[in-house]
Amino acid sequence: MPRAAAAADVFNAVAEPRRRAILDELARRGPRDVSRLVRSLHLSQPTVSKHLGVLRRVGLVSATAEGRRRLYRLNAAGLRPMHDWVSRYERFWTHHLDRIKQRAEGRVSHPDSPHVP
Amino acid sequence: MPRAAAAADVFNAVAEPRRRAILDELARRGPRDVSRLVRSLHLSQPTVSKHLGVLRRVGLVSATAEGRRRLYRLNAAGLRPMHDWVSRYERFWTHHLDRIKQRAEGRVSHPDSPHVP
DNA sequence: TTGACGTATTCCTATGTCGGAATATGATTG
DNA sequence: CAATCATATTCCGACATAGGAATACGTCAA
Repeated sequence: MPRAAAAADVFNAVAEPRRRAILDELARRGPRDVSRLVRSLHLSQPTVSKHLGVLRRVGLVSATAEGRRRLYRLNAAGLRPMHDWVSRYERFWTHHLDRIKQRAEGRVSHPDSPHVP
Repeated sequence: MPRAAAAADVFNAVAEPRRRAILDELARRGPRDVSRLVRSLHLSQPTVSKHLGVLRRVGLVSATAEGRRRLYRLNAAGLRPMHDWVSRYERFWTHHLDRIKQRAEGRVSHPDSPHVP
């Protein structure tokens, strides 16, 4: 099987650095039309439009027609699943490293067993 | 240009759901050898080995030879850049939505200007 | 209406993917 | 040594990508 479509989910969409750059720009500057993004990110217009398309399909941005330009705005809530997932790992680097190590190393060899939170 | 290599960086590595599953398993159960992961994740052995290879190349896991098996352990610190990035968006869904909206909509049309944190 | 502008879409190509099957490598046991 | 176990690697095929160039589409202005 090939790799999942970039437009399949937020994790894949955000794996592309230029798409993160677009999100960063929208977060920092607020809603922006395409040509504005083209100028500030130094990318070609089709490239920007395509990336915006992907971001729109996964729900990370939304567009509203504004005359002949299209205003894109961030929908940051779409990042929540990713934030939730990665945050579960936060405890591994905050809180003393020693305790983590202990904890991880403490439970090395048991048979596969029902989940133990 | 084609899509970036999965082993290029943490974002790409983690875009694949089975790799997240492996990380989750290591986080939950502690260090594990390959065949253990094969059993608990219901994937083929080569598949698991390949995914572990990617995770190892981006520094998310490390392996230590243990007789003829190989013990893999989570290196969660590798997720920090991703956590840092996505956390910058947290404020958009915590804190009252209204204030966010205002703030974002307030700065709609200015010329491209030097970064304003 | 005509033309210019802003944006989206299509076609192309080089490339990277992921899984399965088969096989290679390496350690252990008899 | 031979057989076996645990893991890694290679080769394959089907497929999705990302960018560039060209072009289509929709809207505004003269």
